[in-house]
Amino acid sequence: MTNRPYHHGDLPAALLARAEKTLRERGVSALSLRELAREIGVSPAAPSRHFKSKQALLDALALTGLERLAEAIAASQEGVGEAFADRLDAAARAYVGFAVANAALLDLMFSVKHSPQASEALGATAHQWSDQLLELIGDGQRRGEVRVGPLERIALPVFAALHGYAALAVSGVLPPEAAEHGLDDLIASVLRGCAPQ
Amino acid sequence: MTNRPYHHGDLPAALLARAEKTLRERGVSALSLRELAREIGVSPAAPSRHFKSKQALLDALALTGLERLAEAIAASQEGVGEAFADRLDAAARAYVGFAVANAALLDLMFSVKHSPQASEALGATAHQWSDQLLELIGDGQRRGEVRVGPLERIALPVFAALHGYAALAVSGVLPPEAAEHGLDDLIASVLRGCAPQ
DNA sequence: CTACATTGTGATCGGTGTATACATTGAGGT
DNA sequence: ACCTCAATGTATACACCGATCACAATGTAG
Repeated sequence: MTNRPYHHGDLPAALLARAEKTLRERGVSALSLRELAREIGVSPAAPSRHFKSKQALLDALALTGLERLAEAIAASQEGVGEAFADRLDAAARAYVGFAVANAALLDLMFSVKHSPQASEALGATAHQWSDQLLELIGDGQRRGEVRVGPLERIALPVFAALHGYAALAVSGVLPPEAAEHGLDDLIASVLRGCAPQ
Repeated sequence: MTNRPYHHGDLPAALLARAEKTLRERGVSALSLRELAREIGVSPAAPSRHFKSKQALLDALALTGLERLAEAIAASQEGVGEAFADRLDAAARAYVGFAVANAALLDLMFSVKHSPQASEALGATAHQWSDQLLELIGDGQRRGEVRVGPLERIALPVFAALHGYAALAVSGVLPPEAAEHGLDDLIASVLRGCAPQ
């Protein structure tokens, strides 16, 4: 009947791709393993071969999201000046941009419900990109454009402000067109917050 | 058989109370209308008389959460000095304290999935407490302890920092004991961000 | 070519949200 | 006091979901 071979070829990738699509279009609550299998044209039990539970799929999705976020932040630093303000500006826009473009995914990434060993992998990937921010701030310190002090203690407020702003934008609390304008104010405020003296 | 009368008396309140209990203990994903009804000792369809859908119950839950948050912020201002730094400090601790004490509920409050008319009521209640922050900052401006400028544009970075810090604490990204220590740094940073000059 | 691990199938189980028709109750108007 | 009638709770049913199991088809290594 079907011309599809018995084996799909790369079912895990197909599942992740389709899952992210419906995640983006209809939110996490509309994500169903059975529906995914249906759309891909595979039996309802097939996904369980690759993701032992629905939560495992969500964890994998969050992981890819973290990886892409890290890439986006890294890419934002290409071709930008060395001044701390410029680099922070670029990173902030990349972060918030990713957040509004992947709202539901961001929720997933910072969700509380990861299994213990999943959070381990997630934590590792999270470090992979939070380290970028730490390095950015460390550079700023060496250039004398950021106040001296323990790196983490200076970075935490910066990270909180970015994350909070992204969360507000994502949850629709601030109107989407105000997001861009408000970001200028946020960055300026953060810069004042970690300026020397 | 049962000594419980046919009518419960105040089923909506019982549902909300029980829902918040399991929300706190086992998270939003473990919240089931049928289980709630079972625990209260009522038929599976009974909740639908008071909450037309599960989402409606969640919205109501989020609403009570916002109200309590507003109360907590207001209470934090009692018996605190008039200096802007002191008042912001108190409000920030109240906010973050509420967040870590009601993690799952906070997720619900700022979730993206509210029905259009529900977001209306939620937005109204949200204003009820964000106005407190605006007033706090406005007072600071009048006292010359906060930079001049449009109120919302100064408040947004403050709000973003608080919200982001609460979100980080809630999602377990920063270790719970570091939450208190880090809060000092956050408040100091925010104060520098909106200081005059 | 043959064992064997991998991957997909089909059926089944308990659980869930929602809708509908029906039963019980209490409150307001006469 | 009675009688309506809206409000509230019940019983049942439906479709869907996640998870698990035995089994079938397929690729692969020896």
